[in-house]
Amino acid sequence: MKKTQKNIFPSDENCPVRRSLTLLGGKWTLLILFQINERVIRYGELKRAIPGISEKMLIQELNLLVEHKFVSKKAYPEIPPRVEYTLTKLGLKTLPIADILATFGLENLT
Amino acid sequence: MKKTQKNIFPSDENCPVRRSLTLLGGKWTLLILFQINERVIRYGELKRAIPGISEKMLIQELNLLVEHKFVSKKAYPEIPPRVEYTLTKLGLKTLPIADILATFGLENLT
DNA sequence: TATGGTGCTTACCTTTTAGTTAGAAATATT
DNA sequence: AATATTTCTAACTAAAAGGTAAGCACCATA
Repeated sequence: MKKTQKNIFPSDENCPVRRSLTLLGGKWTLLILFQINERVIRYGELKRAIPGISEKMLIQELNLLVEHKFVSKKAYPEIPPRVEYTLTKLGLKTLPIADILATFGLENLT
Repeated sequence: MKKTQKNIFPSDENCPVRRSLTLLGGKWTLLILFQINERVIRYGELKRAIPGISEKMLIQELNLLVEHKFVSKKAYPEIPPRVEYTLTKLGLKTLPIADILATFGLENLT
């Protein structure tokens, strides 16, 4: 058996690449996961860590990621509010994807 | 030095993850690269290999990928036409990205 | 009384992306 | 003469994604 199996299968809706892309393919999704990384991070920090993202997109994506169990959220009943985000076990498994994109970018793109 | 450096840098427009995503983040882009893989493949085959993609998106993406030097294209002056697509050296370097998405999908998604 | 901090929501609008449909080019086959 | 084949183009439409801007809640401090 070859190390890397050659692709001879059609990529229909059940293709694992396609399924991954459905969840992670958004413009900001992997970037957010990458920034959270192994940290416990607050909403505001995250916002500063991703210059250019709008608040709307950031919470929208965060909510989606929480819903999809990539991220967990902890809100403290304080004033002013404090909310911390962390990657779940599943979320941590996406880090290699971001890493490889980072590597590819560093090695091959201007 | 840790094996994986913790992310403490803001992801601005120059972030390598972001640059990679700009080129590869489209709905069909990585899927097309994944299907071409190490093959020499014709337009029609590719179309059948990716059920659901429209002809417009397929050639649009292929043209972009050729422009970005991920894919090379060879047209034979025959009737009916025959056009073959292959990954360039650069294109081959994207395969690990698709592979890791495939693995992630297989291991973690329904 | 006004202002600030923090996390978020909402309504609206623009841009981007994607899908649909029709067809062209050129030759071989029926 | 009509039809099929293959790759690709163009015009149009629809849907998805993303951006802008305003504001709310609640308490603290100025």
